[in-house]
Amino acid sequence: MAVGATDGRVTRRRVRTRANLLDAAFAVFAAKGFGRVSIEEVCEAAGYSRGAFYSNFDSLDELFFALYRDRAELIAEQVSGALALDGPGLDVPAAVERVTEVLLLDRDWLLVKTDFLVHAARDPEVARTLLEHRARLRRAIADRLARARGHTTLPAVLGDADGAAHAVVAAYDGVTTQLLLDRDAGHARVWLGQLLTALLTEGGTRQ
Amino acid sequence: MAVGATDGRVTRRRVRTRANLLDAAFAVFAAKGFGRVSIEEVCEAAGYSRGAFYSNFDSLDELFFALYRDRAELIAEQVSGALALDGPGLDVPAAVERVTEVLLLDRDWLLVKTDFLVHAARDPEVARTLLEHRARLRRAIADRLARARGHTTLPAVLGDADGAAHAVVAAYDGVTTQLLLDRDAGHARVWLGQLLTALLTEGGTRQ
DNA sequence: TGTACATCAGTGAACGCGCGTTCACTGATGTAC
DNA sequence: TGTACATCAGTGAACGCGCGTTCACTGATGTAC
Repeated sequence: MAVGATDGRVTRRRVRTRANLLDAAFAVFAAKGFGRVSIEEVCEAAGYSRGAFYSNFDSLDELFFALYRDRAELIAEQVSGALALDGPGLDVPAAVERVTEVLLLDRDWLLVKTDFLVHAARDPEVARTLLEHRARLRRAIADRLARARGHTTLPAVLGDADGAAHAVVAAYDGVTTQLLLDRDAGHARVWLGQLLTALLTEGGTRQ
Repeated sequence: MAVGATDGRVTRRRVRTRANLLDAAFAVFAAKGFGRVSIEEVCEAAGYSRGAFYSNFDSLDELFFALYRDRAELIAEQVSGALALDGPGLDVPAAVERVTEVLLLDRDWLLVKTDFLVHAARDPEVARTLLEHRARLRRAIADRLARARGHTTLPAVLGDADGAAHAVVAAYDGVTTQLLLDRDAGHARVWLGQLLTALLTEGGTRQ
């Protein structure tokens, strides 16, 4: 943790600077990849001297971690929101449509998220954070699927709603990988829809 | 391309050095991640001076690229082999089992492969190579599925064998992501099996 | 609302290290006879 | 199979740049009266 947080007081100026650094860093990370970014580049992009960086963060790793947390939080809320939208109406395809929109729209986020995965894969502490975030998303999905019970039936092999939620996340991850390479967001969206349909319905032939 | 390849002649010494550098680099990349590795570290791990590196490669990027190509080639052959094994017997679950073994066993390869994905996602030229490798895997899978026709039926939503092969790769990518985080290879293998069963069979209830 | 003072937040110059890159040199390898 | 020579491959020292990190300083911000 960087200096200045000795007591609970944080000036507005500090909040603004921190936010500016995080925003600039997000853009720079997305463009070049975490591994190819220097502290200096982030500062330059944000319009601050390097001293400002050290006043707010201890290392680029710490900033990256903070940045991921913030954005992941945001995404998680959006997904929960998109899933909660239709009250007891339970229109699964529409819910899929909305969630897909949130999750596949922002290429920069996909890039940064994958950088973070690579990071987490080599550091169990970091991995724990990412796993928690994923668990949170899965829970939102499983809850939604549980609500849909009786309207659609889940294939037996996947087990309960929780197993199905795992499958949904896996499909999302798989489609993301392909999207990162071919940059065809339209196709990715259609295709994720098909995969989810195949996974979540008996025989994949539900109309 | 590095010096020394002016004509077609390559000495044995050169071949050995290059291989040693690539092997050492693979271990170092897997351990630390491409973004955190210096040329010096690779040379030290391989037991050469930095001059040896520059005699064989122009940059760390070039070495990384060569390394990926070599290993991907190897994997592709192993997968093709695993799929071709049972002649006209067509035991799909057994084939899935064998392929899964090849694809999920080596954590180091998963790590390096993901580093490469991150790299490719930001460079269309590199992406093309990775897409070609994936297309090759898909073709092997699609061929195998086509052979299995009549013994099992594919869900309609996925379209033909080619569509199903896409789905298989997506499932693999999705499971890989989770495996990188939780390091539970046993679970990943079981789970990939379940996902593939759910995807490739009507209703996922085939015995 | 205004002023005086204390503390905070960001500046920018300075330092030094790690490492990318080069290159004259030497031991290794291959070839010709 | 042995020797002499030519070329190649890797050595390791040297150079210098980029950038991480520090710190004395100053303008900004907040507080007390």
